[in-house]
Parts: sequence; C-alpha cells; structure tokens
Amino acid sequence: MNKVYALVDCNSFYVSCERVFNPSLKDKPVVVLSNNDGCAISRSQEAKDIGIPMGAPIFKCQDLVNRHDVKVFSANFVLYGDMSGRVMSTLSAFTPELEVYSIDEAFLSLAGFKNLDYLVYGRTIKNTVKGQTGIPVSVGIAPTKTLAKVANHIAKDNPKMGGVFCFSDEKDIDQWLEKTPVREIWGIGAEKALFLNRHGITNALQLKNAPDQWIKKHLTVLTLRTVMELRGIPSVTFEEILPNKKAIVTSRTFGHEVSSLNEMEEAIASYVSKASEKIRYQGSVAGYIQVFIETNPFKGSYYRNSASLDISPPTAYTPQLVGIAKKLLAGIYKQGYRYKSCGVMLTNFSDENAGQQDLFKPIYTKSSNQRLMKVVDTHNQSVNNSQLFFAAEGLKKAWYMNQSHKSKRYTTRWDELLEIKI
DNA sequence: TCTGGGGTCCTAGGACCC
DNA sequence: TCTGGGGTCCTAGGACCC
Repeated sequence: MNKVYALVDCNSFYVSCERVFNPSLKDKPVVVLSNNDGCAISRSQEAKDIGIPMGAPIFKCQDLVNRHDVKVFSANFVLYGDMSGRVMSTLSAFTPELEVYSIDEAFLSLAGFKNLDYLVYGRTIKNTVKGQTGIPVSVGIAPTKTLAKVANHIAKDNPKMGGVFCFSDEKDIDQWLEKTPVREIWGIGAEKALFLNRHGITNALQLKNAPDQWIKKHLTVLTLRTVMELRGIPSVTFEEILPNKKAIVTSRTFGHEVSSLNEMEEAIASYVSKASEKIRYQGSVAGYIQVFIETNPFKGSYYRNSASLDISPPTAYTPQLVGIAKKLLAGIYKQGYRYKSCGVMLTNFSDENAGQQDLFKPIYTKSSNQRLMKVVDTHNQSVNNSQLFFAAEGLKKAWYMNQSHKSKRYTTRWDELLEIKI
C-alpha cells in the first residue's frame, strides 16, 4: 500500500505560545530570544517582514526593535514544552501512528485511510489544533516525509493555500520541485547546496533526477536517501516511539563572564545535576562523562578545553558524577581567563537494570543511592520545579543566565496562572 | 633504490536538524 | 555591554592486528 504522510508544523511556535496568553501581541512584531537573551530564535510574520533575520543577535537589531516597537521575550521553555505536549496530544487523535519530530513538528502516517480527502482532513487537523490549543499550524501532505516537508513549505509560503497543501500527482510534484531551491530541502544544508549549485543543480527537480552513483560518491548515502524521498520512495524511517537518547548535553552561556574556579564548579555541578536527572528519566546509567569550558570567542584571547573519563561501573548518581566532573574541571581550568560558558556531556549509556557489573566496586543499581535519587526526582517532578538540589550547585548562582523579558509559566505553576482583570 | 594488503575498531570533527 | 542549546549520523584517518 502507498504511504501518505502529513507533516504538521507549528507557525512561529514560541511566539505563538506567547500570543495564546497575551492576545495584545496579535498582528504585532514579536520575537523570542535564545537563552541569555542572545539571538532571535522565533519570529512572528510581522517581525520577519521588517527584516529581523533568524538567529540574529538581538543587540544588532536594536534599531529595528525600537523603530517598530517589537515585543521581545526571553525563552520560556517550561511553557513551550507544556504547550507542545497539548498540540501533540491533539494530533494523536488524528492517526494511530504519530511521530513527534521536534518540539513544534510531528509526522502523521495516514497510510491506512482509504478514500480520504487529504486536503479536507488537513484542514480539520489545522482547525482542531487551533481550537483546542490556540496554536496556528501548517500542514503538508505527501507520499514521503521529505516531500511532506516540501508541501509544508508550500502551505506556509502561499497564503492562498490556507495553511494546508497536498501534492496531487507526479506531474504536480515535479512542477513544485522545479520551483524549490535545493537549499530548502530537508537534509540539504548550506555546504551541500553550495556543492550542488556548483555542479548546476539548483532546484529540487534537478536533484531528484541526478544520477545515484554521482550523489553517493560526492554527497554520501544520506543525500541519496533524500533523493529517493524526492522520487516518492520512502527512505527515512518513521519512528513512533522515541528512542532513548544516546548522549545528553547540558551547557549554558553565563549571565556574565566567570573567572573564579568556585563559580565554575557551581555551574558544572548544576549542569551535571540536570543531565543526570535526564538520564535517570530514561532509565540509563552513564559510562562516560565529558566536561568542557570556553571563553568568549568574540573577544580577547580565546581558550577552550575539555576533559573526559570512562565511568566503570556506569552510574546515574548525581553526587558521584559531580565529584568526577569537578576533578575533570580542575584539570582544564586555567586562571586568568574570563569564561563565557561551560557544559557537561554524559554518554555511553546502558540500561540501569542491565548494566555490566563490576566485581570490585559498589554498583549504583539497587543501591540506597538509587533510592535517594528516586526520592529527589519524584519530589522535583511533583512540584515541577527544582526545589531539592545539591549544595554543590551553589545558592547565589551569580553566573546564572540573564532573562529579563520572561513571561509566566501560565500552564504549569499555580502561582503564575493567567490573571484577567475586569 | 626498494617498505603489503586487508581487516576492525575507535575517535574527532563535520554536516545537518530544530 | 550584548552572539543559544541540544541532538543525530557519517566519514576520514589513526591505531592496531595478522
């Protein structure tokens, strides 16, 4: 049976989340900034129209912001994560097979739906999500995931489509592919687009018709998979169940530059704590840890370094991981630099219940340590806030990131509920 | 003068994604 | 003054083996 995929993508997702709880933002230019209020990572259509580029450092756009009274928000990931859950839960009613691809995108398999008018179904999906969550979405429908991405672009870029687009037949697909620059295809980044352009391949139709051997030789099997998808042959796997992460990274830019080892230790401890909470959540223990530090690459003398260690037996016990991380940090920390960020990576995971045992060392699993972590996690999840934390993380957190335009966590905190004044 | 050939495994780094 | 964070996968190249 032929496959059919719908890609549902939220429009300017973070901005749309802010608008749900603040209707005065409607029709206004709005941007949401990255952590530490650095770059614009979500822009309303109005903000795009006045020329604020994706990923632009906001201080470089200050003129535009002032001139057009752009509404600026700090990233509120607790709110966005919760809203994402609502959108996905709404979508799950429309298919037995849903792949949550990112915080604001999902693929729906419509393969088993016979005699379905896809365009009508797409519009129903769009209207239902808007009605139940307040989030506007675009829907693209096609025989492969890559083509569904293209269809979604078409739906977004052509207002007369009303936010929903479905390819009708082979000829229709080719006509649209001819108008699609290769750079816009899912999986073709700046580098590959440049290479393709140099060889005379500028649009998606030309890529679709390029010889397999040539693609494989110069652009790897990944691009060949993309080409197959453009030809209507599904080649990218559909994953209903989110596989466990293979690596967990926690890193942040500091609110201000840090030049004391003590503060660096606090930050590292804090990130280790966050990362280990995440691996416990997926039932993993880590067999490898890496710590990295970096000064500001935009000014002064630049220094970055990292240190790592294999952990045997693997563990998810925060105090142990913090201890190791601090030793690694001490090995790479150099006095006299002003650091801009640091981070921690945990990887080489195994299942906490199936880990290799070490005859001569205490093991994390089934120990009182594991029970202690369970108590901490259960408590912190129940109040949706890290109320229990380790003293090593520090109390003042002077290094913590800046977020001076943050909205409330309307949906996850009783004390931050939306207030309506009458 | 001249220095094999084929494996495997691991790691670092690149490219890409949102 | 001010430039995000978190992932995945692939390839090249080195180390090592016989």
